[in-house]
Amino acid sequence: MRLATWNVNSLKARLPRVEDWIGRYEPDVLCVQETKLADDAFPLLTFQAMGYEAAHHGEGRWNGVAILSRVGLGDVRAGFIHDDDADPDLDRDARLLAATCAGVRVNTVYVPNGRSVDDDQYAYKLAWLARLRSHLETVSEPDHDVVVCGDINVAPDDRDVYDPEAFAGETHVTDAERQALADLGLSDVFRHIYDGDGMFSWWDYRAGNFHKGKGMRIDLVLASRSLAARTASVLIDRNARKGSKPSDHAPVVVDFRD
DNA sequence: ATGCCTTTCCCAGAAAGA
Repeated sequence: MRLATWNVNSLKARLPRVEDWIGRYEPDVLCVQETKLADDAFPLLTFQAMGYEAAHHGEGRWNGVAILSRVGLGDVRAGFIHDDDADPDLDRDARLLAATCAGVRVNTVYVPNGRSVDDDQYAYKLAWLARLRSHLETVSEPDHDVVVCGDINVAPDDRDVYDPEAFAGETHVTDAERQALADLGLSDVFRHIYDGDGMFSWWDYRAGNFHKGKGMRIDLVLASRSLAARTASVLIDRNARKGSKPSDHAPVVVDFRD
């Protein structure tokens, strides 16, 4: 199965690029973040015409996540499962969507940014990641292959930022964020294939950062152990960051052996 | 060259991104 994830930074603005990219990479499953669309504005017919089923969880101006699949799309769930002990505010944004595709429980997430470590949004980000962990523990089924993929907004270690010193004390690289990511108990499939640094999935639009190689690897495919062991290849498609009107994120493509 | 921010709300500039 070929699974891809891409923060498109507005599906409305990016639809021509997304259509073109799907045509060339032919993913079985494509997870999309930051659609910035209401559900009734999601271009379902466009994707159906390309042979995909699709589900979208959106709110309009911000956030929004989608799953496209040509290998089945079952048991779609938007947001967290109800929990009397959890803060309902953690489910206010459209940041989580799940579906079962070819036997894999696929969760796509758009983790809150955090803004800065002294901002309320940083505490919200950590709480959201903890809520994701408890949600996954509640809904997980034994021996079921699970993927959590998307814009994780955490660089797993210092190889995943262009200059660790430049990020010292900033959000995306703190021990607390990295621990919250590790606590999900899933495997970053990229690291099954590559050990090196400097391989990024996001570059700031400003100051020519893409062209200077100044990025971060924050778009991840996390998999349960048995599925991660079937990782055949991982690609971050930097070419999708080039040219006119790109997203600031590149797609990540993973091929899993059957 | 891969090129110096982009998108949303909607017409002005704020908010958000990471």
